Amino acid sequence: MSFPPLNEQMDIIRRGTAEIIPEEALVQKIEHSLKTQIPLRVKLGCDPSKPDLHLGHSVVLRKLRHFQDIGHQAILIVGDFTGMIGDPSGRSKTRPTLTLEETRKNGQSYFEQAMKILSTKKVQMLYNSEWLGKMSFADVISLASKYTVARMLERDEFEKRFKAQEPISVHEFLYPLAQAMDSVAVAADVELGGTDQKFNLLVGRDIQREYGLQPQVALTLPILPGTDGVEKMSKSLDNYIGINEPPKEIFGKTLSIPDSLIYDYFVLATDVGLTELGEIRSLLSNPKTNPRDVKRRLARTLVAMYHSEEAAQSAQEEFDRIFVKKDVPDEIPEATIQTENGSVGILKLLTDTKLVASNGEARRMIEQGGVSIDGMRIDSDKAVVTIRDGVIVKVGKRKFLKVIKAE
RNA sequence: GGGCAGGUAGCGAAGUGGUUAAACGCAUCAGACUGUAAAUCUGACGGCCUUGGCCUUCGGAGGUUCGAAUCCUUCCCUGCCCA
Repeated sequence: MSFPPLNEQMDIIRRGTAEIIPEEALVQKIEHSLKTQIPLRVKLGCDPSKPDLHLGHSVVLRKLRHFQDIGHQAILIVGDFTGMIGDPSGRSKTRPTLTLEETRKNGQSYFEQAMKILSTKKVQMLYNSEWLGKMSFADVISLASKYTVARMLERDEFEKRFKAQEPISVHEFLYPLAQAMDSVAVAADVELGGTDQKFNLLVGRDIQREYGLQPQVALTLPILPGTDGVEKMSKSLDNYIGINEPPKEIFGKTLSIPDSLIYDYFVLATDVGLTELGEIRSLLSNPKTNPRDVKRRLARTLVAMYHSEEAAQSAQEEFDRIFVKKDVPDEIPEATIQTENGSVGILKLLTDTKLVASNGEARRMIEQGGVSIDGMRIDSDKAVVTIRDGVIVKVGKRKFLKVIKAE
């Protein structure tokens, strides 16, 4: 494998990054790599407790892919050790601790999804229990002695919580050190992470130095906001676009992001080149442009990345059918329902098919005009529906169900 | 170990013996308007039957009372101060 020249490498690496700390060190490392023809070891840690990858994860994974594309070695580290201990921090209740098997299973699943983005060449996956699990308590104390409380408290998050008089458990101080040990264990040249990982990445540098290694370069990427446009994309906030989701979901969810995010999504979540990014930027700043059209382009691009061009096209057509023409989707899930003489009360219909969680919710939906059968709005919770096979029930904007009579 | 302040619905936050299923804000959901954008407006937002009512909720467990999120006991959890 021959490496592209320095400038070319740096251009690719810089696209979309937030910070490279320190940039000169990266330049030196690349120069050295060019001289020796030895690829850089680029590390990315992954959390096996949440194995469903979404576009937020894709930002760093794609950057890792860029490194692969220019000839460097990707190292994925599955944080199974910390997963097994369980992190009780934050307000969440006792987080379920994972068993070894679970972390392996999740790690495998993570890997499979990550391979939708990464190249199969030059990728290595390691479990950090391999080295962290072997450390004795004395080792841990020795490691902890290499960092001070004051420096720990420099971390934004800790500082805020400390000032807000929120609890910080001692072991939370250990996580950055554990992560740093990963960098020691794999002799990372570069570690990738979101900007919220900056502190951890920097601790890695210090600890590597303590263990006689060249400090890694910390490369941070902006945090991708979720579809709500405010919070970080995450599954628990349900503002995410999963990379394993079907085309129509990716398409629809993308169209629901605020206009202000369109450009950021192009930069962070797609691979469009710099010239195309420039074009998109000028389109968006042109008052004659309807941002919707650019957003549709973004949605098609994303579907094409995780599925195919054809899927992108049909996702758009499907979308137009449902939301623009107010028609019904192409494929609708089916459910069967018990009827009496071919009829069923509307409340029973909605709850039995799980379209709503309770009778109360069903009433609410009906009252508010959110329920229709074959396009006819239901206006009474006492309505009795005659079921012909294939009747289409719609609740809210996007819940469709085709109902079949049970015998 | 001692002192103090707290733990209320998804989150934040009122309420400190009865008219409180519990103000208000955020989030969420539905409808209107739209481009499944933003902004705005309307409504819902514990469960069950419903003009009204019933049941289950205010860290856990007991207790006082006709009646408790509100008082008492005890336990658990969090923060601050002192040692």
